[in-house]
Amino acid sequence: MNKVFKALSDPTRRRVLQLLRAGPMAAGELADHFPVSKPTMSAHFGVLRDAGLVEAEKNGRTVIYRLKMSVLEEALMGFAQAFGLHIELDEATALAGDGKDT
Amino acid sequence: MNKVFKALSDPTRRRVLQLLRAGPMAAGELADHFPVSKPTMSAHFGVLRDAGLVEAEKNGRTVIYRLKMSVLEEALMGFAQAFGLHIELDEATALAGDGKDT
DNA sequence: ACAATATTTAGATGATTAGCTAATCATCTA
DNA sequence: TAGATGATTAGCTAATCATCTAAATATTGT
Repeated sequence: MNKVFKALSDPTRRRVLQLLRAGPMAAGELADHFPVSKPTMSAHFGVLRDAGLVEAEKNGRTVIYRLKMSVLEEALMGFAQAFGLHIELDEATALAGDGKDT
Repeated sequence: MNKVFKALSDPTRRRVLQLLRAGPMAAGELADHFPVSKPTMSAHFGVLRDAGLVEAEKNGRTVIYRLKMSVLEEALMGFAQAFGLHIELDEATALAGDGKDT
């Protein structure tokens, strides 16, 4: 869980996760949303991968990143519960619900 | 909100917040729970203060730290909502509810 | 006033991090 | 087989971070 919080501590990475909420996206397309170099973004992807927050799937010469919502949810839940907060998935608002993230 | 996530990215600081959940505590007593020097802990307190997650009140020669639950809650809520997650305070489990945290 | 106690500040150090450019690897297509 | 494309790795720098010891500040009690 520490890796998840470390990963979430950078605003660029948090925004990557948000972009992935709408659905899987290629590394390059993802990188185009940020004002930093592609190698820098690749490093960010590595941190997110290492934390288990995203999954990479190679598709030809592109790499598709997909949000692993369940990992984010569980980390957040574990932490929130320790403070008497309760987290639940709001099905109405949930996008990217193709079930492939577990 | 970035400062909050930065503050939460360190396990020592997360545990400080958890300890404070049971109620306000002096800096020294708090520090006794960790295997690092007091100046190091003082720096951690500074980060938490800067993020607005705790409040310091000087009482004689001790400094009492208090968790500002509402700040933690709002940061977590703001983030969770962006992912279709819903956070709410679980009144049953809520400790430290002396209302002095806002 | 002095000594003890509680905490923070100052200053240094080693580790990690985010960023860059240049180079490499893998894949596709002409 | 070349060239082009998408992404990562290598190697570097500058900045931030967690930690330490020693010193300073503030407060209390004798």
